[in-house]
Amino acid sequence: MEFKEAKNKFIQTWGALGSQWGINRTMAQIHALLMVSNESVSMEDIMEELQISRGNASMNLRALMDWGIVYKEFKSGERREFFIAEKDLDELAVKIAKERSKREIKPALKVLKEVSTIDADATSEERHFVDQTSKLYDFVLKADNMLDKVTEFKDNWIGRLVIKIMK
Amino acid sequence: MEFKEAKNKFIQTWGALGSQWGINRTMAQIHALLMVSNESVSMEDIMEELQISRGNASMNLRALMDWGIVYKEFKSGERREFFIAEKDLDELAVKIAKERSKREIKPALKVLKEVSTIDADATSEERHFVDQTSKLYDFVLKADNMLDKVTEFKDNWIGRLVIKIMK
DNA sequence: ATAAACTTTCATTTATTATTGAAATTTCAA
DNA sequence: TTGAAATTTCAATAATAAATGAAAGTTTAT
Repeated sequence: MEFKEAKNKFIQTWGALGSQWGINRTMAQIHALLMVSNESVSMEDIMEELQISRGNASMNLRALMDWGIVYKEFKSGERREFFIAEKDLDELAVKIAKERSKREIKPALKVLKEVSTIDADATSEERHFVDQTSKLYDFVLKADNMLDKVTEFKDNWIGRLVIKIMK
Repeated sequence: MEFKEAKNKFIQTWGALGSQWGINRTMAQIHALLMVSNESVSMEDIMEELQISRGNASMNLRALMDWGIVYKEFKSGERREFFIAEKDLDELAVKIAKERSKREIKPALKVLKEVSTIDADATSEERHFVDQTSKLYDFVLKADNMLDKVTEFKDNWIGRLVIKIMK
């Protein structure tokens, strides 16, 4: 496979993967493009390479910057802006995890707590509801805490040990 | 909050969470409904409670069964089918992880391997591409292996210890 | 074998989400 | 300041994904 073909295939695949996980295709494609780019890329070049409109590029770059995984870079003597992706993968994972936790999991937890603490009258239907949603709350909370801990986890000796054991 | 309100709120929230993670809203809602239901539920009741069509119910129940997280239950003397959700949350997590790995991550890994093994000529652009996609391959592979290991991990004493340490 | 009860399928419709592009806004060099 | 270059915004449009519902297919009791 030739370079250009490989690059395109990577961008398409990363875009598809993103859209299966609730990140819009174009946003993931822009991220993919920046990830494998040697140097920072102008909006014009992104539009050209992905064949998308100016507005689309602008909005998705803004979203990527809001996620904290793409940065602006200013070049002296250049008026326009250039963009560059966070390339450290551990850092990337931490930022995505934190952001999704904040935006999606934390609000869901809030609701889970609310609904699991209604005072159930004696019907087994209601008792089951409270029981099941409570378990779900605990479970999601635990999973979310694991995400929160990823940073320290990876710098942590016992964490490394376990990763080793886990192959 | 009253039971009926709480139940509805839970179903809506679970549905929204699903759709943010690439699972269609109705599928997640049906799953939510079954999760908190005491006993198995007929298609008719699902249609009624979620206000959806027969075809929609049928298709999404099929999908949930394909994921292995909802089962049919036959009641003696009853002609129609009843449905019940996997309620053990560890089991649920494992099944979802396995399924998403198989459907989405494994195929992406295959592509990552392909594109990271082109023979890059000497341009730094191409070397960077190969370097970055290789790192991504290793990273995704490691993350995917962790998912594969969730099952044994939770039965494993040192795993439990670490979970405890991680709060 | 028949037919009623129930489920599945899939072409069509509807709803949702993403994209465009031109106007408005911002930035900055002269 | 000014105004050209660059970026952002957002109403309109297009693309995608999901839902409907009626016809076709199954199952089972008699």
